Amino acid sequence: MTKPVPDPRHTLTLRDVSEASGVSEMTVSRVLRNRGDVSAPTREKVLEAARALGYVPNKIAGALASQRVNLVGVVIPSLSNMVFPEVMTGISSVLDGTGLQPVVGVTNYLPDREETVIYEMLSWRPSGMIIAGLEHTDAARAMLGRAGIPIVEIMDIDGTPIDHAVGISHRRAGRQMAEAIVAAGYRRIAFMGTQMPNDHRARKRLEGFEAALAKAGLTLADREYYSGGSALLKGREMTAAVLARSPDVDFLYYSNDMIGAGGLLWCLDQGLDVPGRIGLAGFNGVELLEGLPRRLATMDACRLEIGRKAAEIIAGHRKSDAKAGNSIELFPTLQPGDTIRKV
Amino acid sequence: MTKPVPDPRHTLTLRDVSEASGVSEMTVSRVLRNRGDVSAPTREKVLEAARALGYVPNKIAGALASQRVNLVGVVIPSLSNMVFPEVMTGISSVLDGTGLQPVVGVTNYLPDREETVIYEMLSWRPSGMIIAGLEHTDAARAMLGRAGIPIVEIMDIDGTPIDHAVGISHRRAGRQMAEAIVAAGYRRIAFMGTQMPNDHRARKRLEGFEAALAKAGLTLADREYYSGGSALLKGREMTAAVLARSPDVDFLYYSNDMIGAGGLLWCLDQGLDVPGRIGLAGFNGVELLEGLPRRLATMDACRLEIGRKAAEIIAGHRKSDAKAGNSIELFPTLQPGDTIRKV
DNA sequence: CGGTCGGCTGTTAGCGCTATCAATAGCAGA
DNA sequence: TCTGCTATTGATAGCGCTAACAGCCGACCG
Repeated sequence: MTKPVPDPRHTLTLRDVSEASGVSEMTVSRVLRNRGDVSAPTREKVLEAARALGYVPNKIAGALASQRVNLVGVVIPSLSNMVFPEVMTGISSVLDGTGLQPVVGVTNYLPDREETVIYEMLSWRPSGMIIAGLEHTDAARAMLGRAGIPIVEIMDIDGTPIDHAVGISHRRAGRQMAEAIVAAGYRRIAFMGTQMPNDHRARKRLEGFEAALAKAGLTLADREYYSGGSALLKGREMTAAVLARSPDVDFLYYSNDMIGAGGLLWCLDQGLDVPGRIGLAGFNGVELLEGLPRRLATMDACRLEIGRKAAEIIAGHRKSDAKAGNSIELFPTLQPGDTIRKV
Repeated sequence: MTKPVPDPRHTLTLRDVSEASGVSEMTVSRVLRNRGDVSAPTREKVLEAARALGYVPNKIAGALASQRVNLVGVVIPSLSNMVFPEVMTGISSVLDGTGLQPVVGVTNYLPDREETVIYEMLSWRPSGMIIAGLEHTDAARAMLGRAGIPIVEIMDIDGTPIDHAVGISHRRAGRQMAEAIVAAGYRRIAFMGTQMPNDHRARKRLEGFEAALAKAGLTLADREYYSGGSALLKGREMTAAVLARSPDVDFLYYSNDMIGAGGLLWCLDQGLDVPGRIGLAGFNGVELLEGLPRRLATMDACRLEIGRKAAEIIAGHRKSDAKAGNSIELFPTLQPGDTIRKV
């Protein structure tokens, strides 16, 4: 019944399947999308023909005709640190059942690049957008606001969302860590972090951290920034530099776990008494820490949950477009590990 | 000149811009795509109208009309280990200048899932596909072969590519490592790796490794597999288990650097003489290793270069469709680090 | 001064699919 | 037997954009 592909260079269309199975294109379309009533024998005929030909539907045409695109744009600054892959896992786990598919764009922490990525994504008319952070160019905000689709800004809630936001308060996270450190009796505290003007979440954590120190009558004893390279190695180097410059520092606060782990390994190498002589803390709660000789104090960033909740907002948007509760705040827990003195 | 958006709920089309600027849709299209001759004043008028309205072109319609899609599908098994993000970096760095955009799909090492992801991607009619590995379901191979676009299978070249392949020989990599280990005088060698039947590259490395051992008259003294969890921690646990069970083992070969790093940290914790009493080696050459107390022996997998070369094949396909040299083999270098005895 | 060319703009006809409605057949009930 | 219904299938008209070609106009040539 099924004749061989006539022209192997020609990409197949519904018409080819329709001719091969002897029904109209419309019926083939219905079978392939599993929509509308089609009799069992017809369905079988069509499916067999499609399989035999190796037909792959053209979603471009389908999306244009139906004005429906099952794509969700996800815009994140980086894939190389361990944090965003886990957010992606959360997103995928929710989207998997819904027929929606995530499409990732990476911005490298560059606002202009982010604007471009957003523009590109919107031009595919996705069903929703998930974007890391609350800070965007004016043009990006405008585009997103006008897109007519659900927008979820994730990771951070210290600011005004365009539509929805899911995240934690990094200012509060910084504050909490500072309070715990001060409560444990540390007084000469140094900070180490990335030199990234556009990592607003790290910035806000530090702001909260310093604010809490100020409330306790303290200021940072020293600070050091890095950019690029192996975070673990940079953590070692920065720690060595800070302790050489400020030998009386008794606590090291890192803007992320990776450099914190490097610092911890260095301190242990040096035989420093951790957490007696010196304490350390990072941020993110990355899985990696579990394998270290000592567990670094940290705060989990609720990454999985953020991804999940964001995806739920997008997926649930079809039913209810009620704009209730635009910001969802999650609360990270402080994990003291073994690198802060017990009070 | 520019009247306010008439219906804020209505998504803008070329017609809106065309009406707002008083020229035909075609001219607007030409301006926005920067194609064909348009007079400077007209161009200005159009651009201003588009900007004022906040128009975002509909690529779905554009792609359908022009039969051109500037997307490249990238299908990889995972984002959570450090290896694929670097491949992505290589791909992006080449694609960035070409107007092509990568779209990532993750398969979690599941063949059926991979088939689905490929099907979904092909249904968007991308300009090319980059896929990790040479092992796919029959259906997946058939779809890819018929798609009429350049297909590049990456990471591995031990097998027959559908179209192009860029990668290293994992069998050879395993063999080389085994030879180096044997040459350094180690004799009782244990292996630790992931329990993943579908990680064919890890499997091939081990095959090559065991083949080389056999040639030297040796067999693996012990082996241990894990799945899930923190790789660093698992490395520690497995190492402890293996050395408890087989105390006379003098070398530990890990299927990836992460568990190798865990094993190394554990050995150092125990005060074992590395590399005198016991040697260790991993695979991948991840950046993380640089921050460890001792550099783990490893082999870089040429990840950046693989991504780059794969992207070049896709990007270059427009000009020449000459199918010369379908497989590109890269050659990883063995980095002995500090965990193999110097001969 | 007619002809021609190049720069610029518009018109027409789809791309491959789906929404919508029309058509047909089969069949129960009046 | 005829009506009215349901189940199934087909015909038609776009979705928003671009390729291809057509048209217009002023400049420039012989």
